[in-house]
Amino acid sequence: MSTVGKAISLLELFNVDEPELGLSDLARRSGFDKATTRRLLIALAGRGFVEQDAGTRHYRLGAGLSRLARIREARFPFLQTAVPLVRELAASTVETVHLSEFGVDRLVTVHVEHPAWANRVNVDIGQLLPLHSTASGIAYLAFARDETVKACLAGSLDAFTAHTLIEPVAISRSMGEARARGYSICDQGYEEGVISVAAAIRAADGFALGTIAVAAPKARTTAAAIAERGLAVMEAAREISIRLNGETLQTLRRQA
Amino acid sequence: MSTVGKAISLLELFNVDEPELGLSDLARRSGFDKATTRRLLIALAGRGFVEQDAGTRHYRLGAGLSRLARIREARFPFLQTAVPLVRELAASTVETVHLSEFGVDRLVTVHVEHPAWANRVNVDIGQLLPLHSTASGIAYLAFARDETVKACLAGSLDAFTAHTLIEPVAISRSMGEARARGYSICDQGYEEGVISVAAAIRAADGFALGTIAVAAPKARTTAAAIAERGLAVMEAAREISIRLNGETLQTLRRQA
DNA sequence: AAATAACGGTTCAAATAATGAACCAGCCAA
DNA sequence: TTGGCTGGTTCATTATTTGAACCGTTATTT
Repeated sequence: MSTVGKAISLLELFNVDEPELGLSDLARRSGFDKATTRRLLIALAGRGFVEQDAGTRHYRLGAGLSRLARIREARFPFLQTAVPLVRELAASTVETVHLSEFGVDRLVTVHVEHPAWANRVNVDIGQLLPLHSTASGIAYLAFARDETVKACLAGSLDAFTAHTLIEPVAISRSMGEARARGYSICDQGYEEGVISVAAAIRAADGFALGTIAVAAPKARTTAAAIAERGLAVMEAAREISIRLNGETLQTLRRQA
Repeated sequence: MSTVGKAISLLELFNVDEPELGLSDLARRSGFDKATTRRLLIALAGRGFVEQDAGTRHYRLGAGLSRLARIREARFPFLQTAVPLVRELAASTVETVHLSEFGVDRLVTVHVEHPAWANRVNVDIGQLLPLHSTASGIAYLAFARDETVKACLAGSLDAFTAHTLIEPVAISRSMGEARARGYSICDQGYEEGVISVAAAIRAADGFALGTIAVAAPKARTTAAAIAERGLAVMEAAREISIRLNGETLQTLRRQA
């Protein structure tokens, strides 16, 4: 692994539940030597990618990341554009709505709206979603580049529940249905008792760049609710796509 | 320079005006060999810190940065907390209001609200502000740790205009006034014709973690307006500090 | 249309930076 | 005191990074 990759994998040890970690902890979890870990942290701290708490001496993600993320957002105003529509959808469905963006080989959760229910589906910001076993993933694959689809189906596909589809053929069929229907449905493919619908948000070239999804406990979800939500999520994704790409709707007509 | 530092300095070549750069361009600007530049980019792309445009083959900042930045925000809800107050202040002053966070040895602009005026002070998101020659910087130093102040005054201090204070003694005096007054004033210290006021946003330990500032063309700014804005910016900073730290106001009473 | 220049990308011996076992010193609980 | 934990440091060994020269393509320029 490259040194840069090691440094980044240190950053990836932080998450919303454990936003601050000590040196020994980081070394243990990363598998790197303590000296190595520390030198990497110093390099990262020198550029503001991590900060060290003056009191506890623990490390946390730094302001330099926010800076770069905001520069990216200025070019790709994905969040800014999508969040209002995520809110709307959350208000009308009264279920968890989450927004994700593609990164490397997964979807990254970039925004979530939770309903007031005690029994709800919980998704964290920053959470990574696999492509083959979530509604978002299938919706993404339905409009992804061929090479992305191939890379996904070529890898080993984890079965998260008894319902997870892991045969490439079955997943391809699911993608095809999602493409035809305009939205994907995932019935307990990632977690038992959770049913989700999702639609792809598409760039100007017609390929997916992210997704919007509604996730709910299966116990209180009827088939009619799924169909209704599917249309709503599709409409939201379409609206976000249009706002992102100006009015160049015709380029969105591309079929993979 | 460490390999990690090199990789990060590649990321830092991107800004809001040039959010996409080609390989040769990146190599030229960074001073690294083209092969080195490319290997670093591949390592960064592998973790989603940069993305390559499929068409132009140019690189841009990636979604992985947004992911980590959002994890940080979940712990340190600085933006979320401060932006509404920045908007309020922008509405009432009808001048440029910018919010910054400390990083390494500078202030990082994380949010800006511009007024509708054609003649206004323009600040970009991601822009870096020096500590000694801006209202934000002085406000920050006034409530910074001693070692930060020392490190700042020890370095070589650029004179950006004829008005820039570059003697440590003069800067210290300016800091003292800001501390006593509750806000700093910077009269054309960074750019000719621009006058700013700023106040420090403080963490639970009483030390500054960022600033909020109002910047305006000097031509239309009266002394009375400065005094009024100073009080407003101070009040906004105080409100943000309180919201960030719960109601632990007493800890904010610390005097450096 | 030919020539040129600039582009992104690749190779491999040589140079340089990363590595980690062993080492502090400080803190806390038994 | 002991023992075990913490964050942090050192330096000979080792493995990674480096860059001149290379390729094939894609605009420009003549």
